Amino acid sequence: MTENQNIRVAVDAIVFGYQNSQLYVLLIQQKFGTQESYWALPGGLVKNDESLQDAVKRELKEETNVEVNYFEQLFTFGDDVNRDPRNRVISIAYYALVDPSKLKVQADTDAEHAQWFKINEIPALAFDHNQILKKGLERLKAKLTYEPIGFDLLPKEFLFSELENLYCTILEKEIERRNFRKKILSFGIVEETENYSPVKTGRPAKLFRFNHKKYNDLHEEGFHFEIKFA
Amino acid sequence: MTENQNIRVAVDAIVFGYQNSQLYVLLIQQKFGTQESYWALPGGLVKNDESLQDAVKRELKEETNVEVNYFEQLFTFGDDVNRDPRNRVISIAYYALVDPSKLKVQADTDAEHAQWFKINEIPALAFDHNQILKKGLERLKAKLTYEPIGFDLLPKEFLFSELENLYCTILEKEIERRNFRKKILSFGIVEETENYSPVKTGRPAKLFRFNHKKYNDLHEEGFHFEIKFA
DNA sequence: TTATATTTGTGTAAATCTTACGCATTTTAA
DNA sequence: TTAAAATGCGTAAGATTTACACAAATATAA
Repeated sequence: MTENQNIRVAVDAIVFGYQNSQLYVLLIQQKFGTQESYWALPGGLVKNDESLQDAVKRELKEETNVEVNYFEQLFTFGDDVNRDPRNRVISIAYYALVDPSKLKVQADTDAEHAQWFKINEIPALAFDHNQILKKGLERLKAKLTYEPIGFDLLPKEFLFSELENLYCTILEKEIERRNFRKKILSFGIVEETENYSPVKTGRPAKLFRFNHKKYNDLHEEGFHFEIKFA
Repeated sequence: MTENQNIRVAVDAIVFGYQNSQLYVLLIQQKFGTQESYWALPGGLVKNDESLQDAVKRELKEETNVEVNYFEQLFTFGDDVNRDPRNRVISIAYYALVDPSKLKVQADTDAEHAQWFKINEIPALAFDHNQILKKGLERLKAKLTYEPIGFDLLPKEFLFSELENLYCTILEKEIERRNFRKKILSFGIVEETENYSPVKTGRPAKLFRFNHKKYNDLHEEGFHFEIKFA
């Protein structure tokens, strides 16, 4: 009985990007198989001698030419025995956040079929990928409130208003500008730089930077990041 | 390449129990294989036509004779290619919480090698099971603070002091009795019963009950359970 | 029967954190 | 020079959290 198990192991990647008050996800167009022409999450089968993390990085790179160095495991999909009509396949889904500079890397080498989609313009995807994406989005929303991951979606130096908009956009909520700023600054993990934004409209604004080291130190001491909204 | 993938898919179960200010985990003794005589988490290979959830329930039942109807997926372990020395095996770990009545069901039928271990008397386990358990425990601790799961470890009717001790024990923290009680009661999800505890020492205490329905209703409306301690 | 030990059950004041709210400043473009 | 656009700032009221101590109900032992 242990000898005839016939289950494939795949990984899938949800890669989130953000720009101009829009959340994006990176998708690829299926070329082969029964799900041909459907868009899908990047991913594929794990190799025998490869870690799951490596597998998801490799597949992403192969299929979209995007490189990501940190993926977080999201969930393993394997309760629906027929989630892939060809074989029994279980998929370990991962997600990653990339900064806006990566949003332009489409139509590359063999990644011609990769494209960034706005989160609310996602088509019907192959397999159970809409469901996977849904779970990823829920996780993103939840994490945004209790871990400082929003910064991973912004350039190294960013405007406070961008951070603000990111929270509004992803969480689909209004926020009180003054209180938000006060709160974030009170943590002491975001610092003003000497630079001003190149934006030409309105009063010039200082650029800010997330201080990873400071956050890690505070975190060690028991600090918990948390942003709540009514 | 897709044809020669050779990776086994297993599930493992962390089953937590609680009694008398002690947190327990259910382990089995390995009978075969290189990890013979080591204690291990219940678990085994998934069948081709079986959901992951069903697999973990089946394995647990087979190996320990304990039945659990809700497992939560914890994490998938598959980055270490040699975590099982025999083959490449990835394992989807689940955890469950059971009430004290199940703590007695040892030495049953074919479950003679199953045993409850106190959480701080866990021996060296087979494979990477200590690591899996560690992750499970972290999750349990975290969830305890933001979801009302402590009740799953108690009998249907319980003393407030038992709930209190459960939190202290698992989180390894002191708590302020009056504030804890006030807080929990303020949620309106725990109700007094008409019954008194059979304990014969000290002032007789009312038994309390967790109202699942009430919690679900409140949760729908956006209520978030949360217990924090200094 | 009385005293002691044990555990339950409760209130309040101070401190902290959260919320709500509006206006002056600095720039660009008309 | 004026209008439009976005930044940057402070405070008072309300809500939540914390810290803290003693009386009540029972069983048991003296």
